[in-house]
Amino acid sequence: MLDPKYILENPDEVKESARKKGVNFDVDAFIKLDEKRRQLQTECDALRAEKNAANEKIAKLDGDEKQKAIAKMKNKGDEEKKLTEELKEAESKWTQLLLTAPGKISPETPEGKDDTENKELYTWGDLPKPDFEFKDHVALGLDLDILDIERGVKIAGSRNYFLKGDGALLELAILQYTLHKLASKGFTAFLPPLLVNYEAMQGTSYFPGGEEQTYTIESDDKYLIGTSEVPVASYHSGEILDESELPKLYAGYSYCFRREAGTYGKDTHGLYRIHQFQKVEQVVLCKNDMEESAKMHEMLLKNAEEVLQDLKLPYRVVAVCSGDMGQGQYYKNDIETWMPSRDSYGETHSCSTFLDFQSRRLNIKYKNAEGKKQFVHTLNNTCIASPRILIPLLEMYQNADGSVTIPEPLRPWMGGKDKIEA
RNA sequence: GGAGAGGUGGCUGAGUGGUCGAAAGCGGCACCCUGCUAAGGUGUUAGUCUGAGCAAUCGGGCUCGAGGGUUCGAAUCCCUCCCUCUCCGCCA
Repeated sequence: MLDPKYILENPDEVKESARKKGVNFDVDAFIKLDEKRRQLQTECDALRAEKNAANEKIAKLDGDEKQKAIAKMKNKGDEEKKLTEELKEAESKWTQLLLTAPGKISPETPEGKDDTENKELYTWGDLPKPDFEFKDHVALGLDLDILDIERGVKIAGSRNYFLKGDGALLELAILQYTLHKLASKGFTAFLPPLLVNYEAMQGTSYFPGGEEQTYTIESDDKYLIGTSEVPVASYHSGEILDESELPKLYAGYSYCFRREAGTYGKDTHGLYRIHQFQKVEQVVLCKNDMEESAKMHEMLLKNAEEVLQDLKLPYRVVAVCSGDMGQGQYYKNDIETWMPSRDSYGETHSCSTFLDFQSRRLNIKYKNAEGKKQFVHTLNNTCIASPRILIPLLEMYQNADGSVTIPEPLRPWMGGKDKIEA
């Protein structure tokens, strides 16, 4: 969430952000609402001050005098109740509106409507030139008996699948490999709750707005996470950290659940867009400092790139344009990995800088040496997400005989096995 | 799921209708004193909203798990919910 003062003091900039992000946020309405809220607050405070003063006197009185004084205050209650209700209503409208305010946008962010206007920054690796006919990951998975989409759909509906045999082991190998890599770089591994409460969803700015994409457990008021960013970034919510503890480098490993509502007919083939996947996510809490944030962003991006480089998967890094960024994101890079069957790069990673947008909602502060309290900055980036990454992995590592070579770094996690064969 | 006990400031813990944002202790901070010193003294030590001021600062409101209610007045009484602990049941 934005600092409400920032909106009041920089209405034009907020309008500009809203326009660039394609977010519907009425700055003028917010300003009006804020005036109303403050006015009501002042009235309410005055009335309560009057009551408090009178009650202090009553406490010291006895007998008739006391009764008289009480009688005098009898009707104040209704007046207060009415004012309080008005104030609460104004405050709740104010908060609801504030939650929809768009975050700041970095100067490096290209302006654009949607993902077609993202800007390629650089590429890594050479695209394959196969001397045999490439199968796509679905065919490979079926032939090697490591993937079963048909039965996944039978059991769980569209966009569901089974990984089996070496397919199951391969996914775990990739995740394990990545998680250990991050641990060796000083990240703390987390196996977080997958089912969280509303506050965590709101704090990480998925709610309000993302309800349609989220599986809801109505009986218990819980939500299935779409990313471990939700519980991991919320881990310190409501806490005041010490500057010396920062930055916090966290690696969340979890299943992720997404309804993919409104995507009917889009990416229906294979493992690209599915309801359930596993992901190792990097989450950082750092000092409230632009340079530090930028440094962390770079680090998170490089960590993810390193995994792809280890796996020798060609990719490109794009600067995500304003219209394709989330409400709270200040700067965002996507990493897109080459997917032969799609004959294009496909999004596999997403690296975001939030500044204090999330930490305001989550109420995560830190105290510096002088005792000054500030909101932390938060960032996050995918480090690996599977089975989407199996698309390039299986396709790029296939051999003419239909087998798939297991990338070297993963072999220790596959019991030393170097090849998946039918 | 059943029965019971609880949720108070950074921590421990008092407080069952009035002067309580809250005793006391611990911890933290500041200053002072002192070479019997891992000691002593004094003071200070929540968050948030809002008003005045360039500012230091000063005033007001709200907050004792959350939300409602009763009352002139609620940490204290009533209702709902959440969470923690103990016992029983069930269970990976």
